[in-house]
Amino acid sequence: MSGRERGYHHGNLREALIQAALDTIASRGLAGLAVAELARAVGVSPAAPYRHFRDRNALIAEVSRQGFERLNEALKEAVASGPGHPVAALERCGRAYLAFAAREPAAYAAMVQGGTEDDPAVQTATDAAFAVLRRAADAACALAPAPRPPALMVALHIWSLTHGVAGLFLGANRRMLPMTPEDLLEAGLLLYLQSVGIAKPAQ
Amino acid sequence: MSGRERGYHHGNLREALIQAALDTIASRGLAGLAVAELARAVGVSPAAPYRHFRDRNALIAEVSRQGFERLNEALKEAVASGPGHPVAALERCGRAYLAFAAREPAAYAAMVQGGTEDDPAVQTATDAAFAVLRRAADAACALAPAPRPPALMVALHIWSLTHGVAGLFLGANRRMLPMTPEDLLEAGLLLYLQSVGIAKPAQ
DNA sequence: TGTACATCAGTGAACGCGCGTTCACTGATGTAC
DNA sequence: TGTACATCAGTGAACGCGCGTTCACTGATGTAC
Repeated sequence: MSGRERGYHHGNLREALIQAALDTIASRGLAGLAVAELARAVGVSPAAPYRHFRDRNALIAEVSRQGFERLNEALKEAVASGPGHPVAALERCGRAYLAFAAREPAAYAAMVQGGTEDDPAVQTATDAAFAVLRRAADAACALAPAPRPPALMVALHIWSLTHGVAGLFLGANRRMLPMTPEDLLEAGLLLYLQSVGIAKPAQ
Repeated sequence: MSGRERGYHHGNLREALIQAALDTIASRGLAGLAVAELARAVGVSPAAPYRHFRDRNALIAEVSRQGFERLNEALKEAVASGPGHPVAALERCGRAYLAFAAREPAAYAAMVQGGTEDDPAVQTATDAAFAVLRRAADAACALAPAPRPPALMVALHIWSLTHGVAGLFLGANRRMLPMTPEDLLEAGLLLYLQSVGIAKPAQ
């Protein structure tokens, strides 16, 4: 099954195509993604991919959806691992997001520039990933003195800041920075949370 | 010259191509930009554009560069217009950025997804636009009590937040929001600045 | 004022290319009896 | 356990297409004398 020369049936074509898509996007960019090339890379006729994806966009959408699912996992793990203080958890979420974008630039490109944001399955996966951050923001806001900031707004601010740092300072877009993107994000996060009355726990 | 049926020489081909590129990107997206199609749209042979641009990328780079120049202008005007308080100026910068992205989605797409960030002319224009924000941050930081936050860091945070809000909630990527992107950004900006010790002026 | 000439913006035809997608098909798989 | 059959993943050839880019060229413009 894996690696063996295959017969008429591939057995794993759908996932193999997605993996090939990630490889292609990583090396040639989203615009360089060609269904025919994926078929070639995987050793299958050019018509075969259409058994699994309606068209090129559907394939990109699935790459994006799976990316959001992995981001979701990474965020959950970031929340769960390490000390329980909500601010620390939010910090880890930010780092996890950056780490994901750095580790999986191809998936991230599909998620962010794929133009498949309207696909219902993609939307569901996006919402689920955001919900993790949202819950972490809930926990943090519960610590704030009255008047408590709306947790949704806090989550949106953090999501935006993180997304912005990733877009500006990661990958091909990288610009000159006096610090690492991770430190930039962390500093911004801490300052922001401080302003809504949520102090960082002593070390 | 303008609109008239032209003779052998177009007279304004370079700018006409860029305008056509903006139109195409606006309707079909960056990926749908084809040099041959621009030539057709402008009424010129397919080889003509290559008198003005080395290749397709060079054309996109120029679209992006001009976009950054217009963004630069918009930011300068935002700083100059209205009340002189630095925090108000920063707010106006944020709004001006969002307004630019909304008003010129095609240029913004080229600037942000064009893949031409490494072009020296684009870089220069980007730096110049950022410098406007940087100066506004300098002015705001001068108001902060010691220890003053590094103005560069503040500028980077604001740039990131603004970029993130634009990327997530403007254009095709638009997601559900309980408020306008402008208000989301303004709230985030004010909270952030508050935390570095810069209060909003009384109304 | 008139002419020669250099410049260079635009021509038009052609190149090689690979793409996305469809079609009627075939062969492997697994299930029902 | 063996056979018939439905299912459907993959075939391979073909479609129409438009692309980016190059080439040797031509005609308009403007400058020098």
